[in-house]
Amino acid sequence: MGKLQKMSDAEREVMQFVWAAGSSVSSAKLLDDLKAINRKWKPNTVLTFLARLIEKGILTSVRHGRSNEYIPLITESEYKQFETRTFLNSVHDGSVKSFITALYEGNDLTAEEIAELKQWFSQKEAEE
Amino acid sequence: MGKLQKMSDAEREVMQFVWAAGSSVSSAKLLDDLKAINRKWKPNTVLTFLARLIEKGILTSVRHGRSNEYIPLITESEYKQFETRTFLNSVHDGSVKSFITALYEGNDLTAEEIAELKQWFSQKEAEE
DNA sequence: TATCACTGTCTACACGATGTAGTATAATGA
DNA sequence: TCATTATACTACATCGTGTAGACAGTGATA
Repeated sequence: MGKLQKMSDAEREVMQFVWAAGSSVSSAKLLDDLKAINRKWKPNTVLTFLARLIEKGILTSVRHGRSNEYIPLITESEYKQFETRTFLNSVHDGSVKSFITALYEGNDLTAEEIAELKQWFSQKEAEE
Repeated sequence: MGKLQKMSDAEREVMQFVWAAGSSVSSAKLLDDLKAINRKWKPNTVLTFLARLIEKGILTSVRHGRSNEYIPLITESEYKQFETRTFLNSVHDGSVKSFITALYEGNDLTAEEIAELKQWFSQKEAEE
């Protein structure tokens, strides 16, 4: 399979429903779900996104009769790891501390978040 | 000047030299600096990047005779804040914890980083 | 002063990504 | 067999990006 590539915004939106649906999903269900949130995409438009997600190494499909079953190749968590690492390298030279500092300096960290994270780190460190 | 927009890779590279140069810089100096690292861009190419950085609300310029003085409108730190916040919102729904968790699950956090961050958070919390 | 050299701004263009969807094709059910 | 229907293939306009030529203003120079 090709190397994992970044999703576009529209692809991400579709993929979120794929992941939410469980281990696999039909396009019919996806179309329903998208209709439910008022996404006015034509069926073919969504199928294009799904095809591109397959090209990008994120999805695969199995044919059953005349319909497809779409199956994620990676979990949402794994995808986030990929995007997160890519971002960290390009903007923060790979430094998590630089990232955190940027948020802090932008006043984007609340006291609650700080407390939460402090606790998270304490716990992880204890587990070592 | 419209609202702040994301830089492209080439723009980012140029901007790094602008920031490194201090509060303002001439294109002549930038061209020299870029030549020094073997960037084989034609002068006009670099000028295009500078013009686009101005359009994107990151730079401004003041004319002196026949040359321009280029002046950053924001600091590198501020720019990183902007990109970081944007990324966090689009990939992690704004959650720093989701971000940290993604790194952790991808085994992208070393024990040293964890210790360092734990300390950082303890200190920040103490400052409140 | 007439011209040159320099340094901008304006314009252009190819290429890939993206959103959007029409048309062709294949598989099923009547 | 044939209409139905879901999918695959194809198309296309728009945008961002890297790349740079053409043209123009201005200080320096012969």
